[in-house]
Amino acid sequence: MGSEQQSGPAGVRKLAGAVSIQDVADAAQVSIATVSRVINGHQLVAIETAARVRAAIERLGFRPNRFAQGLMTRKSKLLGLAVPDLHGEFYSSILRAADTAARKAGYHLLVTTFDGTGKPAAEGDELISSLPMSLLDGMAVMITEPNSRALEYIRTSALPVVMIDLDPSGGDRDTILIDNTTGAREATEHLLSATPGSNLRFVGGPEANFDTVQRSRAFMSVLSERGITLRPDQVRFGDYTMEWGRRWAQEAASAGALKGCAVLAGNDEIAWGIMTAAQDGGLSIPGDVRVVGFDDTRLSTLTRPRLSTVHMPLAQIGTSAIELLARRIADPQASPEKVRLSTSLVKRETS
Amino acid sequence: MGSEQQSGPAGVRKLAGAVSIQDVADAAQVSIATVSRVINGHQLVAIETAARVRAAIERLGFRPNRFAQGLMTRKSKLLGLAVPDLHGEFYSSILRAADTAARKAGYHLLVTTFDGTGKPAAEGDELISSLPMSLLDGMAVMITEPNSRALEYIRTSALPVVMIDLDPSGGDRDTILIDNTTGAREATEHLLSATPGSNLRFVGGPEANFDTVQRSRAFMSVLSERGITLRPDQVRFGDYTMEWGRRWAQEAASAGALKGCAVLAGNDEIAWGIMTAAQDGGLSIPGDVRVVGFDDTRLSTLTRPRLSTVHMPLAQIGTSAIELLARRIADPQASPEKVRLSTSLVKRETS
DNA sequence: GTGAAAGCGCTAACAT
DNA sequence: ATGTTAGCGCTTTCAC
Repeated sequence: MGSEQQSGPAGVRKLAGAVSIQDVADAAQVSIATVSRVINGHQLVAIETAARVRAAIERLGFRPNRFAQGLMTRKSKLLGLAVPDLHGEFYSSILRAADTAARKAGYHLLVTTFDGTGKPAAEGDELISSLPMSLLDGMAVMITEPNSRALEYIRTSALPVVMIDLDPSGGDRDTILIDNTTGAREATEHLLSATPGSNLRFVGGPEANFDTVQRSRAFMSVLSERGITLRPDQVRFGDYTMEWGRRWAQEAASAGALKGCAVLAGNDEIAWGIMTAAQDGGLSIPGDVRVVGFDDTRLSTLTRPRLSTVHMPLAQIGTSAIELLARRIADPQASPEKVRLSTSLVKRETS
Repeated sequence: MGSEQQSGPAGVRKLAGAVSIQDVADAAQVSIATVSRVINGHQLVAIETAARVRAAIERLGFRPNRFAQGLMTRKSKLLGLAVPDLHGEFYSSILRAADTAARKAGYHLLVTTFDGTGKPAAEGDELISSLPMSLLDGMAVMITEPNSRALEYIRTSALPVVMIDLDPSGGDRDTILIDNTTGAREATEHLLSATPGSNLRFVGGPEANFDTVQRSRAFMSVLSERGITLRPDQVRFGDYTMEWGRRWAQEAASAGALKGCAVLAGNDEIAWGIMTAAQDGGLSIPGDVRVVGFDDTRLSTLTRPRLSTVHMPLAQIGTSAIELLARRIADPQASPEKVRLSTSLVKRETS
């Protein structure tokens, strides 16, 4: 009964060692339907029969085959989470929250990185299309850069999808909307309150990155609303690394342009890079240079002085995305929901 | 043909909107067997037929149902990775490396946290047993604390399993063995070279944690080999957080026992906590207090002065675990392999 | 090179 | 309360 290698008429063989529902049924002297009912807690099975079945399941070490179950039910209790990277405080925080939320909702999490950058389009596409989507009950996707193809692929999928995005116009899908603007404006105004506009700087991440775009725009509009005309050197783009922050600060310092600055960094890492470069160069913070980071990762409480930063609701993003997904799966007909999450300044010691 | 809600004799209905292999076969005027061959790149299908099939697949947007495929092939191209937590540099590094390796090997990664602590045994068990194991082609499990039940569950599973462990005796499974001893000894000796043994401290993580056990033992044996008798206050346990490090240092400082110390911390976070507390208390590092961390996370390059630490091959752990798993899946008969990864001191500026 | 047909191990009517 | 049975959508012989 499944314990022996067998050949049927068409030569299809059972897997040796695998215990099937039929084996349990035989052992418990019931039909497979009854076993199935016990497994799924369905209908009323006689208490005594159920006990017999459970004993058999236990004794044989039976585990239902999820493939077979899924084939009928079309459910796997698996959720996908696609983010640009798995590393660093930022994604790490989202991921952990998502995992916890998924568990709470009775799901498991399949993580995958997908390169937001639309570079070798074909390559990114493969990554995404290799995803065993039909095995997933739903999928949350975080969009940080333009990436038409892969996105299109997901968007047009029949799968329940939740987007983590900045763009409120983002289609008819459930969306977690993150608003960088309020926090970035707040930070800029805060900086402006003690430093002249011409000494303000924005040192951002990748120019194509949606967050960076939104953050820099907010920075610029606050200044322009105050009638301050920006010089090109006041807004720079690089990447989300400490090295970039340090490099920027070193260059600014050697041009004699760092002292007296108040800088809004694209994220906490960049801010940290700027801080170390400034401090290594003998500048004090916030005395000579004021710095505000972005994201409110744990990093910001680790620096000395502790970094003022714009809080990103990272855990909330992960949690909401999964909750939204679970809701969507439960009710596929519900109209698309938009969850708005906002950012705000956390004043600490560097500003 | 799958595009309409239908009822068969037993009332089983097709999913509306789902394109099946039969639909493709019909459209391409071939049998489903041929479509299957094209999908799987099998056998020689006439070049022209294949083209026709591919066109139909494309046109209909057909995606093979993974459940059905898995039911026959017993393969999902999904790997599980179970770690105690998903957060922080430590796990984050492992996870990213594992994800990359999995992708390279043609797999996707299902992550799950499982509480190493054997606390509410039943609860942990449920977490693990709710894992859709039969959906996975294999699983890598990181063990950091005793947890008999859940572990037993996984160990006895028929699934290919790779253990990430410290215990060389860890059974007949493939194992990534991490040796904390060499690094911890090296660090202790390094500290000892400029600080008297009675001023050495070990400030570890949770006492039950395997890493902490191994690290503290190495610390103690080096001292005892030198004929130094340890006082109880020289080895303390807490948790892997900066707060614990800070608390320890503050208490030591207020007992007047911090200055002159050389401490080996259980991880970089603890080390960082100790550093900040010492610096806040007006002590200089490494002048008044010498500190060595553990793990060589990015944190260690972020502190000022930069933290000496014991390098843990985190990326290597993730990569090797997945590679080993892939190898095991490819050849289930191969004899269990043990991959030994070791640790070593990275001298920076705090010691 | 292609098709027919037999299942893989389940779930869910339907019947009793 | 339990059994019978028809598939779910694929892969894989085997025959042609």
